[in-house]
Amino acid sequence: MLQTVPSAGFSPPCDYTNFAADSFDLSLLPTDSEVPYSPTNLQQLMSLYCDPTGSPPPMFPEFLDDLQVLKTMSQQHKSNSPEQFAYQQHPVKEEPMYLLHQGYPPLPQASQPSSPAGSTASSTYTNNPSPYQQCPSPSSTHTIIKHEQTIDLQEILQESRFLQESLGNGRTVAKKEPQKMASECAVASNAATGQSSDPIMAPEKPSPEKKPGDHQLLREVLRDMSFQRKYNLKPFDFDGLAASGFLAATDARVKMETEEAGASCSVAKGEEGSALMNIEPVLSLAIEHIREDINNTCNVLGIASDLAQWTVDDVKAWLLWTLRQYNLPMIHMEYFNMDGVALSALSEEEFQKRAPECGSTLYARLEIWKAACAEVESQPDMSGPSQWNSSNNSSGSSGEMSEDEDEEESEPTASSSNVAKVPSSRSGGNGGSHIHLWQFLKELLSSPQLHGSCIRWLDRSKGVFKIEDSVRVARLWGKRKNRPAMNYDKLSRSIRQYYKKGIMKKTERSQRLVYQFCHPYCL
DNA sequence: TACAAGGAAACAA
DNA sequence: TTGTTTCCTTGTA
Repeated sequence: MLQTVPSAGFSPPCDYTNFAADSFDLSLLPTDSEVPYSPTNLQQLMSLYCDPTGSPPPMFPEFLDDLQVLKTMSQQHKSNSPEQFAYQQHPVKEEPMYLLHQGYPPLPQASQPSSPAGSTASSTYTNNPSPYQQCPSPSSTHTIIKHEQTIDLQEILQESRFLQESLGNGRTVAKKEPQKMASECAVASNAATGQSSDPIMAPEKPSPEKKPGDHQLLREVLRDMSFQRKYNLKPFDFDGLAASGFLAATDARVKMETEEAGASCSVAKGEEGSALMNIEPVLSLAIEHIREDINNTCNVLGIASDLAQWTVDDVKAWLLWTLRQYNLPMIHMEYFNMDGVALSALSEEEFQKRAPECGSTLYARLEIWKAACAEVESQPDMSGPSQWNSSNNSSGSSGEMSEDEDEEESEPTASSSNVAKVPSSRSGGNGGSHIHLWQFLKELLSSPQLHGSCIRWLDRSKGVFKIEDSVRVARLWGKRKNRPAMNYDKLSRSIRQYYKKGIMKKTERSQRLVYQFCHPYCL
């Protein structure tokens, strides 16, 4: 069953660090400083795994960083008001109010990103809390990323797999016969690994160019342990592979290739075609997981997946949610007093100016969001953006709600409302039967023109609503869940279950048929 | 009588 | 395991 309730099933941010990060050389990847120019879709995002060009990540001496900072400051002096600078010198330390509120619903543990310090791979990079500030965005990488837009995902995945093997083999080859690294693959491996001969085996010796916290964006994406648990995946055991002779075998194969100097990489890739397919479903699931993550966030916050539809309040809701999800320090919301379009247009530097302590992370999360949405839009045959839209997005749901209304008087068939579509393809064929009650109620509330007679907001900002027609609401709920025997007594019992979960509560002055969504479910 | 509150067990995914 | 669903009792307006 698709998990859409934040209290228990919210898809946490990805964390694959235990999956392969321990053995995966992230220095092969472009630095996070490329984020402003990179992924406009998931293919690009995933392509960060494996630069098919084999180009090493650009290195930036410290003086370039300082130069970039000076340039940035100069631009800020030109374009920003003095008060915009003021807050940079006074990082906000206050905690989000909702974090201090006892009544705030506890987020599921599974939704909490695993601490970077808890990951072997990440622990190496925890010294610098703001790695982005030291990574100016190289304009030279723009071309590279643009080039990757034309790359087929399948090819990228193959390249990724091949690159991993090249890495594993590279250390052996480099030791024994570095002069024979003539093939393109070996060149790519060397170039990608930079000056470190074996980043996998010697992570405790980062190269001077390797900045702590590099690839923060990718780490954020891959920080989802639930993905691993969900599909019963086990961490990729390179040591075990080595012990079992797998790496030895692949080493031998590469050695054969190097002896056949000039041999094409495609030959090797073709030989391991079956093996390459093993990683494809994993990455596909990762992509799907990101989608579900966004989808669930939309459900919780009541926002659309499309940033262009975000209002100022939506932006703030998303910011608060992201801060909460990643335990980020509170920011000044007034600096993000903008709609989704304006937010989307912000550069990483602008994010950092507005939120010095966590602007990069927020920017990265937004980039992932945009990339995922762009990916969906590029695949109209899959679940379209409209299906990602929150059930609470009143701006776009009213049209479909008419069908829901029709349901009441007709066959209780699979719902056509957008909430019912929210679950992914794994939700089965029974329409909206997997919808949660609180989502359903918000769906009804989102269409007052259709259901205002049976349920309506009393105080939208506080999430207070009143069930005007308990019988009708219960009947609608019963039809949605295919429970003909549903009545208000049962429905209200389900609502009361939300009390201890922190999803809903009774209002301070208890009134009959009046309930209140807890934060952030009221958003 | 309708609703609120909550315990307990069963059910479905 | 979670999110209900179902049934129940008790209390209140």
